[in-house]
Amino acid sequence: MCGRFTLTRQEAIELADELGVPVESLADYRPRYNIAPTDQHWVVRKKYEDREVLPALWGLINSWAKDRKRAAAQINARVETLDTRSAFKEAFRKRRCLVPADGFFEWIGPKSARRPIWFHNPDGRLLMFAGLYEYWQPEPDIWERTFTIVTTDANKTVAEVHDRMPVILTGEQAEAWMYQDETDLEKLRKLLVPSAEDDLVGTPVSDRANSVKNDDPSVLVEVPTLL
DNA sequence: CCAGACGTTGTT
DNA sequence: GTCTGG
DNA sequence: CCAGACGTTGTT
DNA sequence: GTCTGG
Repeated sequence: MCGRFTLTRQEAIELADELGVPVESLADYRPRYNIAPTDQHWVVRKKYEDREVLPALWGLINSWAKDRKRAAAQINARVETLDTRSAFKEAFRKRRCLVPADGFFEWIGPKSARRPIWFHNPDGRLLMFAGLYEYWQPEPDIWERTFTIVTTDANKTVAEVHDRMPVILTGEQAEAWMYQDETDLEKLRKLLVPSAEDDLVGTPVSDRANSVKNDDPSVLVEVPTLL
């Protein structure tokens, strides 16, 4: 699955260039080493021929929700359920986005000693997760944008640790996913497959990643593998 | 029909 | 809002 | 995802 | 054990 991730680009301008959006839209950008459910992050969507990036909270809250309690349970959306579950159905048709990242964590070991593995591209390439977003109104006149990350079966690399992984899209796939007028859901679904095995490497890192309070470079310090 | 849910994940 | 369970 | 709380009442 | 918060 994907319950914690990173976006460590140091400067907003680097990220803006990679995303193809104006740097002004990344107001208050800061590098993140431990992005947790309910945190503010970013979603990228199509705007005519261009792209735009918008702030959004991680954990999908449907427009009809009475409170934000379910947000943490909807940080991920299974590919298998996108067009059957009422929580995702409409967003799958109308509100698809990309979620920029440069790594994600999976944990191994007993509950008393959970150890994080950081999966990232060997060349440090930006990862674009397939996402869905929604708008929710916590109180009159206030709208929040929230998002979820689509998950699929793990590829061979991730499968050593877990059986699920985020959908990672590149180039044309990413564009096709965001294309607003697309209504061929089967065509979209074909994009939602595990990424190539050599797309990611897993690095055991500090268990400081376990606590959401830790969000600094020390989280990603590599540690010896203890098998 | 109305009431109530609406979601994903995984360890000993 | 829309689907599922009773 | 993991960590940490898990409760009620009412006074400054 | 299970829910909430981040």
